[in-house]
Amino acid sequence: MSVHLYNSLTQQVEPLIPRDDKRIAMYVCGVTPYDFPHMGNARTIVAFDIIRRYLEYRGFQVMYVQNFTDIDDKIINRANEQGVPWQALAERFIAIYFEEMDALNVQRASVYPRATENIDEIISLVQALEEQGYAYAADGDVYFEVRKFARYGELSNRDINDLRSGARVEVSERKRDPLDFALWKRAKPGEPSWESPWGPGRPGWHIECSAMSLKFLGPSFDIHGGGPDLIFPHHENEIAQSEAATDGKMFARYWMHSGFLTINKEKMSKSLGNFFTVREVLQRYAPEVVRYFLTAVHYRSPLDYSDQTLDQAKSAYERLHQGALNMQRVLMAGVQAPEAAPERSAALRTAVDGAEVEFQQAMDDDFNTPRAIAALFNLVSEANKLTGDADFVPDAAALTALSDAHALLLRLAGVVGIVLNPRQEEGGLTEPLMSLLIDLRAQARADKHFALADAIRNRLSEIGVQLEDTPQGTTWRRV
RNA sequence: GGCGACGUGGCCGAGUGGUUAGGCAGAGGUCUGCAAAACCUCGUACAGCGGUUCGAUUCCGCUCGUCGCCUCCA
Repeated sequence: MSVHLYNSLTQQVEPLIPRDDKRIAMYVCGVTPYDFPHMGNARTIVAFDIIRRYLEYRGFQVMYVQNFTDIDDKIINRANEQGVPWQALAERFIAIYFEEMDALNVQRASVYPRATENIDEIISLVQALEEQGYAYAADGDVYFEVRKFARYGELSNRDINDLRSGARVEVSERKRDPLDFALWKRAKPGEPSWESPWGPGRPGWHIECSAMSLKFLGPSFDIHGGGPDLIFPHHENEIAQSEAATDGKMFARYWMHSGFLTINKEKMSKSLGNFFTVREVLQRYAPEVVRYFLTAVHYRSPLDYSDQTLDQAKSAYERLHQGALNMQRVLMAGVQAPEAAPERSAALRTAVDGAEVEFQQAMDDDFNTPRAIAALFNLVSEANKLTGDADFVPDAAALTALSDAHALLLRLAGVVGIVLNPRQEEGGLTEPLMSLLIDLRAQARADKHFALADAIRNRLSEIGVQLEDTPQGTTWRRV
C-alpha cells in the first residue's frame, strides 16, 4: 500500500501521487502572531508535523512552507492597545510560537516566510489579477471579483447564490458585490503601509498565502493544509485568486484540514473566549503528554480538551514510557541466561516483526495515528509479559528481541513525534545520589529494617520520586 | 434558511457486511516484607425506527440529538 490521504477538495481518500516523484511540496497556513498560541493552533500544527514526519519516513523529500501573517488588523490593533510598535509585537509572538512548538516537538518547517517580506510578490500578483480582469481598484483598495471565477465555492462546496449575500459579509461601498474580497487595502492614517500602484496600503489577508506558496512551491504544488475554519473563505479565496492569476493552473493538488479542538464539545476559539493557551497547558502537563494527547486522535476528528481527557492521555503516555523503561532496564542489567530458551521470547519476536507493518498500514490510511499507536501498545504489552515474570532471565534471543523492540518502539513513536526518552539532565548529582539511596534502601531491606526502607521510599515519594522494585532491581522515576 | 460532519461499552477512541482494536478508569487474582510497577482474568458496545441481505454496528431511508461552516478565527 502507498500513502493515502483525505482530500478536502474531492471529499474522499485518495492515493498520494506527488507532482514530482519523491518530492512533496507542502504549504500550511500558519498563525497571526499577535497573542500566545492556543491549543487549537497547536492541534493543527502538530497534525501537519505528523504528516510531514510520516512522509519523510516514507522516503519523500518534503519542502514544507509555513507562513506568518505578520501584518494584519489584529496585529495593528493589539500593538496600539499595548503601545508597542507592530513589528515588535509580531516579533515577540513569533519567538514565543517557536518556543512552544519546540516544546511540543514540532519539527521546524523548511521556510517560514512572512507577509511583510513578500510585499513585492503580493503586489505583482494583484497586478496580474487586475490586468486579467479579475480584480478592480476602487479608491485605493483592490478587490477580487468573485463572480468572475466560475469555480468559486468548489472547495467549501458552496453555491455562490446560497451565500447570504451582504447579511454577514463585510459590506463596503467600494465593493461591486458583497462577496468580493480585498486583495489590497488602502492605508488609513497612521497605519503601516507600503507603496503600490494603487497608493500606500497593505495586503489583504488571503493574497499573501497565494503569493508565498506560488513563490516557494510554484503552481500545482502537492499539499495545502490548514485549520478547518480556513476552508471558507480563506482557502476558497486562495484558490480563486491563484488559479485566476496562473491561467487556471490548478493551485494545490491535495487540500488537507485538521479537526477542531473543542472544549465541552464546542469549538475552542479566540472569538468565543473559551481557549486555553499552550503555555497554560504546559504548566500542568509535561510536553510529552500534551504531544501524546494531540497525536492519539485522528487528525480530522474533533478533539475535546478537558482535565479528564488530558489525564487519560497522561496515563496512556506513561504506559508507553514505562514500557520503554522496562525494556531498557533488562537490557542495561547485562544479565544473560547460559541456556537458550528462544520459545520464551517467541511472542515478542513475532510482535516486533509485525509492528512496523501494522504501523505503516495505519499511517498509510490517511495518517491513522490511533491505530498506529495501538501497534506501539502491542509491542509494549508483549515486552512486559516477557520481562514481568519474576523468574525471567533473558537468553540471547530474548535480549535481541528486547533490543529490537526497544529500538523500534522509540523509532516509530518518533515518527509521530512522541518522545519516549525525555531528555534527562546530564552531569548532575541526581543519578549518583539516587543510586546511593537505592543501595542504602536495598541494604536496609536485606537487614529487614523495613521501617527505614519505607521511610526512604516515602520521603522520596513526597518529593515526587517513585521507587519501583522490579525483578531486575529497583528503579526510580519522577511522577 | 443553505451546506457539511458526527452519534461506538463508565470515559477516550479505531474499525468492519458474519472473526480481539487500543488506551483510561473499575473489580478480582499473581508477584512483593509492604507499596508501586508489571502480568492474568472480567465488560458481548455500536442513538432510535424501518428497509436491503442468509446475516448490519458496518449499506439505504427516515426520526431524534450534538457540532461545525455560511463573519475574523488553526
